[in-house]
Amino acid sequence: MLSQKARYALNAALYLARKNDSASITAIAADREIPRKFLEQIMLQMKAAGLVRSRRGPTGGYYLASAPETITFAAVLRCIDGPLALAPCASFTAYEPCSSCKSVTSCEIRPMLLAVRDTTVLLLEGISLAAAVAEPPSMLSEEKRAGGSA
Amino acid sequence: MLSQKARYALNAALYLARKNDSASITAIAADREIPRKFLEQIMLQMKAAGLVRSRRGPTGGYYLASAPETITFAAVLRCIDGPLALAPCASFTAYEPCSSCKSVTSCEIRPMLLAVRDTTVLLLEGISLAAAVAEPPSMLSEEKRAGGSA
DNA sequence: CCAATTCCTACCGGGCTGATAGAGATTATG
DNA sequence: CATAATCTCTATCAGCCCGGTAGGAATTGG
Repeated sequence: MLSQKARYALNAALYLARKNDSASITAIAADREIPRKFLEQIMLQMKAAGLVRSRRGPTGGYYLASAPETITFAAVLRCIDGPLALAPCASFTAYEPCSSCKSVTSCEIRPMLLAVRDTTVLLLEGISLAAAVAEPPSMLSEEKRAGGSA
Repeated sequence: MLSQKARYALNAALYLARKNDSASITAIAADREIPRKFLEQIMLQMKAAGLVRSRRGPTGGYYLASAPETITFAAVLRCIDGPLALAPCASFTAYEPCSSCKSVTSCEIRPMLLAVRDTTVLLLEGISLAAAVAEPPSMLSEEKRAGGSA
């Protein structure tokens, strides 16, 4: 499950992408309906990950560290929720063998975990803030959803 | 993240698929190194979902409710961890609108959630217990992993 | 100097996860 | 029938994580 925190982070990043300018935490929080003090921590995490930068003082605020086309959903999710894999033993960025798995290579479950990770990462690395902000928000998965108006 | 419980459930189901016969909780727990009393609850859940059946008394035990080719990873995971989607608003089986989302159709995040769900479900519905048990456990995702022996 | 902002650290309640416990129901076997 | 092996059910519990709050320190424009 996607954490609430991650959803907030995505919303904040998307807000910055839309605005294409620096914005204060207060402004972001108000617009995206995010608890202000909570958002502070989130922005700090995104800053630590190098996704956004900040300026202090009046007229200060946060802004994207690079073009919205270059910031992917995968990057945002990873810096908040950690690895995308369903289990550490299937993680690309933070591999760790299962505690209770006799041998990693003979595990009957791991191939599935790897497959899921691969497809998920492929997808998430392919979606940028810019892509999500541009266009009616349906193009991504609507292509094979024919005529479902409900 | 995949819960420990779900991993136990998969292991138990795979054990039954391998054995192709009924097995007691004690036997399953011993072989797959699962806490016995915990496994009891898991088997009950799988039974409630119709994946396995049981017989009581001595010589009793659990057995798959249908051929291992017809039981998918998706089914096992769903009956333990609930919906596969990353968020309720993207769930196929348990849809529920986001609490803090002005409008479901204008959400900039949901298309991603739907896409992830689609690919994940497609994959997980495609892996049966039989498939996971047959063959060296790599074929599923090794096809594009050329020569990586580490 | 003052006020607006980011930065940092600590804290906390509630729910979920991963168990453990024990009693009850069912059924082969001697 | 008695026994023992099994499944079935419900309660309980400790620890952790999630979502959120709090308060103050540092920075900087006006």
